[in-house]
This record gives sequence, C-alpha cells and structure tokens, in this order.
Amino acid sequence: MGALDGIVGFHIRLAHGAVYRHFTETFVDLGLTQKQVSLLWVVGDEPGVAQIELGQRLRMDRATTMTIVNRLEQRGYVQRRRSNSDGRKQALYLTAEGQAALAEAKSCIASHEAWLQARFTSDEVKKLVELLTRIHE
Amino acid sequence: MGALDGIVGFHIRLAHGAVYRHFTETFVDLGLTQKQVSLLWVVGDEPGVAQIELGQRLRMDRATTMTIVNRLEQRGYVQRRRSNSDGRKQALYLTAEGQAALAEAKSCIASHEAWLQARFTSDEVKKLVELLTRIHE
DNA sequence: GTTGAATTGTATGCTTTACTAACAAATGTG
DNA sequence: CACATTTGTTAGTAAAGCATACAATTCAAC
Repeated sequence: MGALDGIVGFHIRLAHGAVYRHFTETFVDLGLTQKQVSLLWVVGDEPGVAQIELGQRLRMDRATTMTIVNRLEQRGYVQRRRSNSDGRKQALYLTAEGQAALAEAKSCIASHEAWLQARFTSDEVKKLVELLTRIHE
Repeated sequence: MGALDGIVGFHIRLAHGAVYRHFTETFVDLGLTQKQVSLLWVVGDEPGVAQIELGQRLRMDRATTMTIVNRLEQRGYVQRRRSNSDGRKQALYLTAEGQAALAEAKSCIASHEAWLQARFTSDEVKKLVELLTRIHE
C-alpha cells in the first residue's frame, strides 16, 4: 500500500470534516446542526412525512432519527401527529417557528455553499456532485 | 433555495456516511475505526511523530488526538516516549502488535478502497481526489 | 377472520468523535 | 530573568450512530 493520500476514503473524510467545521461556524448563532437543518428541510418540503421515510432519505436509522426529531420537537420547530392512513406512523409538520428557522437556515446554507463552491467552476460542481452521488446512491 | 439535492455539502455528508458505514463493516473484526487506522498509518510512516503533528495531519485538535492515542496505547499498539529534541512533545512509536495491526488494516483498506473505487474509472478517481483536496487543503 | 410476521415508533444504553476550558511543564522571546 | 507560547493532559459537554428490546399497528397466510 502506498501513502494515505492515495486513499479516496481518506480524502472524503477530510473534506467532510472541513465542510462540517465551516458549517458549525456558520450555524453557531442559529444553534442548528447539519442533521437538524436537513431534517427541517425535508419536513418543509414534504409536510406529513413519516419518521421512517425521513430516515431513509437522510440515511439514518430509526433511533438516530428519533434523537433529532425529539430535539427539534422540544425546541418547538416540529410537531408529531399520528398518521391517518397508517396508525404506526408519525406524520411530521413544521410549526411557525420551525418554518422561520428553516428560512433562516436556508440563507445560512446559501453562504456556506458559496464558501464551498468558491473553489470550483460550475462544471466542476456538477461533476463532483455526480461522482459523490455514485457513492451514496 | 432549490432542493436539498442541489447542495454540495449535503452530498459530501451522504457520501461520507456511506463510506463510513462500509468501513465499519470491513473493520468490525479488527475492531478499529477510521481515525484509529489513519493514526496508526501516520505513526507507521513517521515513527517518532509528535501528537500535535499527528493532529495537524489528520485535522484533529489536541484533545481529540489524545483520546485516540490513549485508546491505541491501552490496546498496546502505540507507545509514547518523551521527545529528546523538545521536552514538551511526546514522540509516538508503533509496538510490534501495532505494526501487525497496521499491516492487517492496510489489507482491509485495500478491499474497502476496491469497493469504493469500483464505481469509478481511474481518471474519475484522480478527478475526485483532486476536487476533494481543494476542499480540505 | 384469526393467527403470526413485518413495520413503525419508542426507550435505554454504549461508543466514537469533537469541542471547550483549565492547568502544568517545557520552550522561546523580550 | 520575566513573560508568552507551545504541547500535553484532564474533565466535562454534546452530537451522532448503533444495537437491543418492547408496544402498537398493519399486513399476509391460512
């Protein structure tokens, strides 16, 4: 085996770390994490989505999804209501505060993404997303 | 703002998660994590490296580096010795067990990387690493 | 239609990673 | 020499992930 720099997984880990750190800085005032923002985002896009579907979309198991939904519910951003069509499922909805937080978060994401994409041309961004998608799909 | 799929940071997070999960599966028998393996790898490449330098190479702060070195020391894979040139520094070395574990880990990394790179041509791998490097450098 | 399997949510506990703050020892600088 | 910086260390906090177990609901087989 050659050097650590030749390992693709290593670069993904480092890049993720760098993005995560910048994300945290950007969101320190809002007090939201990556997972919390993406969860809010999905619930905003699909009101009434069930926890299990959320987890599948964000690649989290049920227990992890619970933790994050719990925190967002405690903060008053998300509401649980029993689903009409399937009594096992919890349908999730944003509160007014949740919608406001999501709107703020989206503008923070915009500046975070600008920082990230500043080092790429738009073709490179497209290529990068395409390559990364092959990993997580 | 458009959809979550348009956010580069989101794809990096998902790709990292997928790689992390496969890594964990691959290393469940060895009982090593990504961080532990990369730390062993660096110490193997540069015997006598100080903790602070390790942290810089792997983008970890001192406290986090401590945690991981502690675990590897408890397992008997790594040794701390006070540096001769600078009394503040701890020089790190692999034990014989550490070297054996690293050798095994490298062969696990090889199959993990094969799984990861199977979806890319070698040109794409090169491109991906180049793009990711711009993020974490 | 009832029984048994699968799905979904929930609760609990454990592990890893990451960060902050404070302190001590060694080193470097004025 | 006095003071600041670097490095290691400890302790505490928090997020995220996973496994397990259990209850309620739904689905499937018979």
